[in-house]
Amino acid sequence: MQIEQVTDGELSILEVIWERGTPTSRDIADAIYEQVSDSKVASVQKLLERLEAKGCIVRDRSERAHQFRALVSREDFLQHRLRELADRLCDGALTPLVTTLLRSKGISRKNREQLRQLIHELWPPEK
Amino acid sequence: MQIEQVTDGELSILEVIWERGTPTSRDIADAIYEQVSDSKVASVQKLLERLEAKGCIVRDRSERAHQFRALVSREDFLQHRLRELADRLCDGALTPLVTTLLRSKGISRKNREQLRQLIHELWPPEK
DNA sequence: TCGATGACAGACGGTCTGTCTGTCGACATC
DNA sequence: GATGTCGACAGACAGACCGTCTGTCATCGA
Repeated sequence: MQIEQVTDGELSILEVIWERGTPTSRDIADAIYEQVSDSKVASVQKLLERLEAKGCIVRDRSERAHQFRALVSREDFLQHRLRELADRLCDGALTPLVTTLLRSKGISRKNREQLRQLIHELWPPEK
Repeated sequence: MQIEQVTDGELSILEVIWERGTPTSRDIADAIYEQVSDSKVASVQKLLERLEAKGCIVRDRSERAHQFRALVSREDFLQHRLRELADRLCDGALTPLVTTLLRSKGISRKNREQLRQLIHELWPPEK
């Protein structure tokens, strides 16, 4: 599985699959393009082909119009990208990412409480 | 400033600048390549040129061998990359990134305490 | 004067990426 | 059976990107 080298265009495809579950190539083209032409559909198929080669999706060929399914979840993908960042910029340490995020604006009060709660669950205070 | 489109090779250059402060092109080449040839130095200069065009660094031309300085800190860079991830995968929300990171293995007990402490400082419990 | 050094311009080869064209087979309709 | 539609698939393509490499020029010290 080569999650690393998923292209921006390929990622758009993946997102549609994550949303729809098991779309066909036409479903995906409909979701992505304003006006769907033959060549647009072919583009989508090419991208699907490459995503399949990278092991990120599989296709069900039992129907004439193949159905596609993700082998990588959005969470997997996010996690992988985060680890990549950590490896490249922080010697593999995840903590700097967390602290950078926590220091950012853009975490609402409600989210803060959720995070506090999450930490409490994950790391129960060891008396 | 076009932090977005900083290349892997360019990033290597940036990292040396972050480490050294105000290196010359030769310093950078020495740091990156095992054996430094003329063309390697030229490569470094090309990358520096592009980094400058992107507004990520500036050069001090007062000496014959120019000195380079970063306009973007490692933290800025990390933050930007994280926000990019959030925008692309989470509708701009940062919280999912945090929770994903917290759930990952690879945060030591010591780091946990530091994070707990950091949260305590950033978001003092509102009584 | 000579050699070393560094900046700079320009070109290159390889790769990647989305697009597009054309062909084929399966299927339904007339 | 002829026709038309649909989808999969192969192949080619242009444009961009990226690191590399070459060559030229100015500067400076020996």
